[in-house]
Formats: sequence, structure tokens, C-alpha cells
Amino acid sequence: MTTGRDTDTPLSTSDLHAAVSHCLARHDYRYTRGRRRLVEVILAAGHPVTLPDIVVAAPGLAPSSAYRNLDVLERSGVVNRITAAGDRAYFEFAEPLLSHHHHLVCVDCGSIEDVFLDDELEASVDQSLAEVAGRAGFTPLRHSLDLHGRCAGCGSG
Amino acid sequence: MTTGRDTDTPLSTSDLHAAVSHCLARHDYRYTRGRRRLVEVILAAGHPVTLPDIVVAAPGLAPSSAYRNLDVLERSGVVNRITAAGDRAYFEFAEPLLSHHHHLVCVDCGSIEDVFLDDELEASVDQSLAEVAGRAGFTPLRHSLDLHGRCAGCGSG
DNA sequence: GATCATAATGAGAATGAGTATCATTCGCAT
DNA sequence: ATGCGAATGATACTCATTCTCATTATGATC
Repeated sequence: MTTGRDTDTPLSTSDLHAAVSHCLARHDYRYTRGRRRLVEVILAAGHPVTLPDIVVAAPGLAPSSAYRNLDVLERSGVVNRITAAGDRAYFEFAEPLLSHHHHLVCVDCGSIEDVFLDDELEASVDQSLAEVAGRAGFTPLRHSLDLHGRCAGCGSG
Repeated sequence: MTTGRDTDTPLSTSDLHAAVSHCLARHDYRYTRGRRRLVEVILAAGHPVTLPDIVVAAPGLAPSSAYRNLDVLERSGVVNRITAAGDRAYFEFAEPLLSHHHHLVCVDCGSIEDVFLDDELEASVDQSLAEVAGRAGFTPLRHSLDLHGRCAGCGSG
């Protein structure tokens, strides 16, 4: 069930760029300056980011190009698009660049943080989902498990 | 952790309308004809529906009113808005009108079906999520667990 | 049952995230 | 250096959703 690199060892920045470059090359895309800046912003953020987040962090990046390149990166398997919060998309590194994880989604401010669950539970979830999927003739690709609530900053009120 | 009615017994249509009416009344909303038609369409569909689905099933319903009333129903705890597929919202009955469940989301056609997992697994998931949430100072409200893949109609190709 | 205050409706305008267009510029191969 | 296809970015556009506001329905009070 593993796909590629050892996800327990974090990638160095240069390894990350090499991996991204490889993903893009496999799809006949070039690793241009704009795409490199996107990768750097997402890496620096450390959590899923929106397009406004990206433009603030990298002034001068044209929104239209950023959207187009996020799409290219998504098609190449470099980033994931998260549509679980509000009406704006969030972007983060895809597996295996970032190991399998889930999200804490704040219903107030919309912020998203990553959380990692233990492998045993993941296996149980995958197995149960595979069962119900099989019963429905559904071919599973991936699952998403998000916890919605209020982040530390927004309090419990 | 239960909130209200016994979710193992499906609601009759008249009980559903009574429950919806009660939810609305608690928030000083009226159960008008347009809102009743929304409830009937969602009930008849048997799976999450989009606004176009609703308008097709109930011609004459004004889209602007349907959107506004779906919002009212959501605020009253009658329906849930699902934003896990594409750029269009899906609506379904909220708990406890519909018992706790998850979704099979087709990445091709966007259709969404409900699936029910066994309580033991749900408890494990809740517990694990509560742990990581607590560690992050996050106050949990609910979780969503969706399986993305290809539905029977769209095949595995 | 008439009246009144308030809530709900619906047609159309407005908003805004995301996408398409296209002339210009860039990057790699020769 | 040169040429060609890919990439860029400013702008126009799409389209789901929300807002506006004049009209209509509803429920309470007399």
C-alpha cells in the first residue's frame, strides 16, 4: 500500500524541489520560477493555504498564473486541492510529498491544520470503507477525514 | 452523546415534517410551503442533492428562494451543506433526522451516496480525533469522512 | 372577519472565486 | 544565436451563490 518514498523521513528543501521537478517532468511540464515560488510558499506555510495567502506571501505572483500553476501541480500529483471549508479552495502538498494526514477545520476563521492519526486506525477505516464501497460497486481512490470545530484562536464560544 | 430521537427507527414522512417544523419554530422560522417542498424533494431523492437537482424536481421553485430557504434550514439544523465535491454545494438532512453517516463521492460525475459505518469504528475515530484535537487546543464539533473514487455508473476506467 | 406588523417570496442585480483568452515573453534544443 | 513550443499575465468571462427590494403571505390582535 506504500507508494514511493519513506514518509517518516521529512524531505529536505532541495529533495522536495527535486521530487516536484520529477513529478512535473513525468507530465511534460517545466519547473518554472512561478511554480517554484508556489512550492516554496506552500512549504513555508506548513499548513494548507488559499490563493490570497499565496499572493500575500509572494507579492508579484499573478493570480491567474498562480491558479493555472496550482492546477498544473495538482494534475502532476504535487499538490492537493481541499474543498472542505467555506467557498475557497485550500492547497497543500499531496502524498507522498506529505505523508497521509487529516484536517482540523475551524468553522469560524476557516483555518486548516494537519493532524496525523495512527496507522492502525487508518487501516481500520480503509478496510471498513473498502467493504461498504465494494457493496455499492464503488472503486475507492482516497479518503478524507476532517474534524470541524473551533481552533485555539477562535475559542469554544 | 445522543441528541434527541432514536436514529435506528426511520422517521415517517409526517414525523419528519413535524420534526422539521419544530426545528424551525425553535429558531422563530415558519414552515412555509416553499420550505416544505424543499424537505420533500430532499426526502424523495434519498441522497444529497444540488440546487439544480432541486429545481428540476420541483419546477416553479425560485432558485433565490430555494437558496435562502436551504440556508434557513441549515441554520435550524434541518439540513447539512456538503462542500466536498466540485464547486457546487450538496444538501441532505442533518443529524438526527438522518443518522450519522459518510459519503461515497464520485470524482467523475460528482454524485454522492450515503454509507453507514459500524458504531465501533465511529467511536475509535471520534476518540482519536478528540485526542489530536485536544493536543491542538481545538474544540471538536463534528467530523466528516468521505471516500472519493468512481461510482458504479462511471466504472473504474 | 378586518387590520396591522412582520416574515417570506421571487425576479433580477450584484458579488466573487475560479477559468479562458491571447498577445507577449521565456526556456530549452539545436 | 535562433526558433519553436511552453509559460506568463492582464483582462474578459463564467457561473454558483448571495443580495436587494418591491410585492405577497402569515399569524396575532382587536
